[in-house]
Amino acid sequence: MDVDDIKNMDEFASIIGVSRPTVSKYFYDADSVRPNTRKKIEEALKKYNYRPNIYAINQNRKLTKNIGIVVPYLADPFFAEIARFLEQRIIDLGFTPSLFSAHGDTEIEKTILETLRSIRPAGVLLAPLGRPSDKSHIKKFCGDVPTILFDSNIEGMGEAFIGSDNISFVSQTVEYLSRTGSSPTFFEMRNPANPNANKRRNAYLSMMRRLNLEPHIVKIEGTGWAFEEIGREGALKVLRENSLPTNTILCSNDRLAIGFLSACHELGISVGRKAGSELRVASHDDHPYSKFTCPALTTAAHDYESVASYSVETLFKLIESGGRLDEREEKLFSARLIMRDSA
Amino acid sequence: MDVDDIKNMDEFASIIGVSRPTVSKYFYDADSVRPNTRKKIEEALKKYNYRPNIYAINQNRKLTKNIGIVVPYLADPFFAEIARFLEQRIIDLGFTPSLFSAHGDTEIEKTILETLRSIRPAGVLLAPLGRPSDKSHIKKFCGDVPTILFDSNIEGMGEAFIGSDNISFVSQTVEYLSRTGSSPTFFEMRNPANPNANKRRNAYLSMMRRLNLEPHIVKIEGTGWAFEEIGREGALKVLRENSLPTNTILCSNDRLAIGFLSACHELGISVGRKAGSELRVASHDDHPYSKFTCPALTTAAHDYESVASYSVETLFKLIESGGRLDEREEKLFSARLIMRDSA
DNA sequence: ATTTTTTATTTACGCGCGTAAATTTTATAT
DNA sequence: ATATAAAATTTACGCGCGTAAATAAAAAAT
Repeated sequence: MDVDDIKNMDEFASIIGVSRPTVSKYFYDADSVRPNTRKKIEEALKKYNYRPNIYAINQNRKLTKNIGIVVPYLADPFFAEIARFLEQRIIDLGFTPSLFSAHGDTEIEKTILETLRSIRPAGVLLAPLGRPSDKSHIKKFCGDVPTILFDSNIEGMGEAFIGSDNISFVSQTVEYLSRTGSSPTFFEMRNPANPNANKRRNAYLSMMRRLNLEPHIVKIEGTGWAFEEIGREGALKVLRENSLPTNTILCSNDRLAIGFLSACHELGISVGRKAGSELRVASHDDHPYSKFTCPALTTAAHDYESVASYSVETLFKLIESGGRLDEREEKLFSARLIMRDSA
Repeated sequence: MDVDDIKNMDEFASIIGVSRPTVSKYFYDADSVRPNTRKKIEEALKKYNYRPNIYAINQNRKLTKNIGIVVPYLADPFFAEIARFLEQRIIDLGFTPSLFSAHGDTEIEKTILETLRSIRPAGVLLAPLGRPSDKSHIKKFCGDVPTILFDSNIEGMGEAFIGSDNISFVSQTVEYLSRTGSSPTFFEMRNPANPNANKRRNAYLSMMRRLNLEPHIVKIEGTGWAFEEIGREGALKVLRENSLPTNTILCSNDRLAIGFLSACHELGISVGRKAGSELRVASHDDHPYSKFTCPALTTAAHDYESVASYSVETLFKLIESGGRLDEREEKLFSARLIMRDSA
């Protein structure tokens, strides 16, 4: 018999000399068969490279071993990184991750949820678009499929939310900046899609109040996910108008800051914490590229690993408890201040 | 009857008053049933939100409508972008894309191929890791599953290769640089994983020869996919040693260039095409961030859209012809020179 | 109007597996 | 050694659909 000739579990089982359901049990949980039986199966598995048909399995199991991961914008390396962590955790637990990106588009996000529904995943890790998301659609989905939200919270949706503590991000950057130079002016989009942006603005305001400093917010125009371009255009405008109230800029996120630094360079404005620099620029997220900007960005770093681990952990707790949690947990991880040359 | 109460195609068909196989035909090809029947089905589809079980479908169809997309490193926005284009094309054709990233790891790449094998995709678009790839493993996979290679070629594997024409990239940058200033020194990793790197080096050498210029290559150490960091460290070393043979640097790719520019900034070396600058830096790929470096990178742009379109087109031609093409096609798309401030 | 051809629908069967219930085997207690 | 409990295995059935072959309906030709 050729090693590739086995067409189904029946054949495979009869070769070993056990019944098919025993083999089926083995594949669900290798420890649920006698050690002797297990050994026989695993030896045959090496000899003949049989694998159960994943479609037949999923059709008949009440619960699949698929986990959906949905991010709003995969071309943002931040999400690519966190997706990497999530995938690894899920694989380690013997499940199969499926990664989807909404590419910043509401309709795509809805389509992804429909696709996910059709594969009947055991659970879903969803980082929603935020404001543009179709709330009622997401709510309905969360009602049908065990879902954990991460990165962007939408009040009341999903069985839990795991993200970063925006207050921790902003309080650290504001405190550092105000201790080491002029007080920071907050730089953000006027209509941010991401709910974290609003939390960061509020955190900035309350932190400035606590420090007895006058807050200044510069709001720039632009929509979509091309934050670097939006930050750049906005920065060119305010820099040309010379309308910055202080010479320390705290961007809402690193991608805006990357655009801001690009504008500064174009206009010949020196940025940095060294004496003689005209402007200091800091930001939040510790974007994978923030180390390589000119100058390198002072920022506040997400705890990627903790957010990913805890998200997966919570999702599996949710799955084990049958898809419902007693109460909606919101877990936030603190930031770590990364001091580089830009401020 | 509640709108969500339909459990299978049998029930759905009997509600409409046709047989189940007719409904099955409709879902395979809506035009294969009588217009009248189609209308009845589609009206019922609106009323009751029945969807066929995807697992039962895929178990029984000889060919699924799944298409695998595999990229070597999704945290590189270049691959995230091209994946976006590919996904869109595939969805437009009524198929379902599944995106996987090897995260720069040979073992993960192998695991992905095994996973793909188990979902019996109609076809696969594979951008391999390159040198680190397990060639024999990939070869075997390509023998079993209709596969098109893109971005990185591996001689003889897959039914076709679609990528960018490295000669076109390098000849344009070299010609531009040598026309507008000192002749370019090529900056690259000593042991690049990606086969395009070798093609680019050779293209540089032959282009310099044709222009009657003396070629200079600076090879830096480092392995893995953290190109920015590798470029930065390599640049710091050569800049400190003052060992650059010319004051025009042509990096093998944009990510190295991003690191190079970071090093220049740190050492206070001015970069740009303007008079007074100490160094010019150019590169290849038109990485999504190359517009925002300081100064903005002069580079050569991939034709993302064409590569994506043609890859998907070729894959579907391959699928339609039963998984084999008469001969292995290699299609290369030309670059477009993007002139910015860095050179 | 009748026959032939084409197209649409139905009948009948099978895909590869999960799983509850029945049975057998093994372990534990007496 | 025997009775009892526990665990492993087998029997028997069903999941939701695709599809070849048989049949029926519609269209075209006579």
